[in-house]
Amino acid sequence: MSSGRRRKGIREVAAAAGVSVGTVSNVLNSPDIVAVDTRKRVERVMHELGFVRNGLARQLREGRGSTVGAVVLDIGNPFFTEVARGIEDRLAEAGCLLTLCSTDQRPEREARYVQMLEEHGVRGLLVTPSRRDFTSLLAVQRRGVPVVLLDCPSPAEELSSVSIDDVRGGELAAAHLVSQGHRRILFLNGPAQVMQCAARSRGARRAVRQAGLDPSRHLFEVEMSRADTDRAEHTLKQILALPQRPTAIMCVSDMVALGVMRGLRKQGVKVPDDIAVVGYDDVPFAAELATSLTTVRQPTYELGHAAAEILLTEADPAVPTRPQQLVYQPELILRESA
Amino acid sequence: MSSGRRRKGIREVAAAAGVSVGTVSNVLNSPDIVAVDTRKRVERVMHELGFVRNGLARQLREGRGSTVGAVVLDIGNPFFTEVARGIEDRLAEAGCLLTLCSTDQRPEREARYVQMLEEHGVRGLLVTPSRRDFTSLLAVQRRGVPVVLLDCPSPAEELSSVSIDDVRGGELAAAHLVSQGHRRILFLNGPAQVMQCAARSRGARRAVRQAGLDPSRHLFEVEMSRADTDRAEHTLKQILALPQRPTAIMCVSDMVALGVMRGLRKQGVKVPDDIAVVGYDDVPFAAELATSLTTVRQPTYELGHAAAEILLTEADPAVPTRPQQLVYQPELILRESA
DNA sequence: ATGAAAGCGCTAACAT
DNA sequence: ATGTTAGCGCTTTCAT
Repeated sequence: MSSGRRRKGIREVAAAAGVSVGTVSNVLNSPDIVAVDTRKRVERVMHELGFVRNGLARQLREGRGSTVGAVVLDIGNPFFTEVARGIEDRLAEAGCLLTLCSTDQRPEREARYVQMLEEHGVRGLLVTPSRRDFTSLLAVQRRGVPVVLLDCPSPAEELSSVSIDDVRGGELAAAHLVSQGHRRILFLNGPAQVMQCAARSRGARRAVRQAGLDPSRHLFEVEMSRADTDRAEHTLKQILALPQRPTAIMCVSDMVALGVMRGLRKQGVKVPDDIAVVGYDDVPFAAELATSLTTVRQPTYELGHAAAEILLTEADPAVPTRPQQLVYQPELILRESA
Repeated sequence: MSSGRRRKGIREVAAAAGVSVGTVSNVLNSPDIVAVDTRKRVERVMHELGFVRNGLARQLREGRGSTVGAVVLDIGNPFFTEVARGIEDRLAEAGCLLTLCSTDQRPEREARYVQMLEEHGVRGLLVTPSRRDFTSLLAVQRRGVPVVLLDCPSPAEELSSVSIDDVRGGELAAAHLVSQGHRRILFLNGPAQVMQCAARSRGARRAVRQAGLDPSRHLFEVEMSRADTDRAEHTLKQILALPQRPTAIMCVSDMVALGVMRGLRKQGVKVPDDIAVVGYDDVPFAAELATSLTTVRQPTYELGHAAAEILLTEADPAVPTRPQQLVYQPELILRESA
């Protein structure tokens, strides 16, 4: 039953209403130029026939789609989840749909999704790149599909971007630990390839240096191939086995901090007495942990909302625009863990 | 610069390679039937021209799209976030894209999204309905777009569905509280209109009854118009102001439990000594709360994965199928909060 | 106010 | 092996 007879088109509506397809199209797109009773009749027929406009055909004809693609690292991550809501809400106002893709920080997945989305005729692309090389994104943009970098600055400013100052965020976190007297700080980071990770690392080093200390003596970094809870917990075990334990662990995300806290608890290590922990993101649960988490808050919803806003204006052919860079500032949230 | 000259199509590729559009189409869809050197040449030209296949035109021609729409209550909710990953991963295997929509439990948003998605020519729809009336979804299905209910059983079984036994889940949670001696249990629920909420409520009553007690004396329900953290915290304040405080609060979700725990902590009420709390979902942070959360775990990723699986087979015209119902069982996770 | 007709870019016969 | 061509369902001039 599911594939009865083919979907009804404006053709059969036109036939059933005794008008031409042009008129049907007009009641759809310019109802006011159609005689009232003709319009009523056509609308009634549409309803009777269960007519549903074929958006594919429409978009093909109009030359542009009405969906926007967002390529992020992982929808499962609360950070992106909030960002996604910001994007979706702004797009909804514009009548656009959001297609979400998770790359898991894998460049080949990113490339594949970007290509699929471009082929699908998206109105624009929001992407959190998994590496520093933007040439393929630039190519996409050159082909007429606006691209806005999400949570990542655009080094040469050829692409619009909405980001949060990650260097500052890393600095905020590390500076706090240093001010608390920590001299053996471990930064549990994600892949250096990921710009946010690299930036936070730079910020951390800057903070240490600004305290008149030598980063190479006081700041140690462990890079995980993926920054998720389980991997963090696993990595933590190895860290605890080290001859000299750190006195503080700065985590690249709250999810990582979650894994760290879990691992620490299992090993009976007290936070913050034995080891201090700082997270990053301030996800909803951060305040409610067994030991509430000191972390860096980022305006996530706003990030997504602003990115969608910029994308939408860039996608409007009537308004010529130059790439613009928007940078939000993170904020240190002091709680018990450090 | 963004809208330089129009996107290149197979036409200009054909011209530049000195072949016909049919041949270009063939190197795209049946590379093996094209002479090797012709193919190489065409591929090189495609690359030089930066050719990107127009998926809209292709899908229009082929009569079916390659994106799947998921209409959920809120992507911001960790439950759906996990479900979404399950869906996405299965779809990726099939080369399909996922378009995600949040309804915030509002029927008019649901209707709007469902219509937009149908117009966009989705291959199928995954939907968590915000009310009990499925007639519009049935209409969509009848027009040839397979619909799979997500996290919601299909009463008359006319639609496929993948769900978790919410009656059982509610029963599990309430039975535990009753067995702990609680005789004044408050169920902080979402809108009764939402099937999951109604089902858990039924389960809770069943548990009380099965303990030989009268639900109307021992189980009280407060319905919130939206089940989010902030609203829960706010509602909790009113509950604490009641003449007779409950001895246990059963929450319809971990997000609600989070708000409750936060509110309780602010008021200096001890969990579980003064009031016991049970959540629902077992989101990643549940184990790490100041007081770890006793909750009901649901196989979320599996739910999404299975739903996508069913949808994909239903969307395959070669395999005629009957609607199928899949029901997962929830599991009580005992921790400190109750 | 309405109708007729030309594509949007692609695929799939069918013809060569 | 490759070329030609007829649409997919719609929007949009241009006529009437």
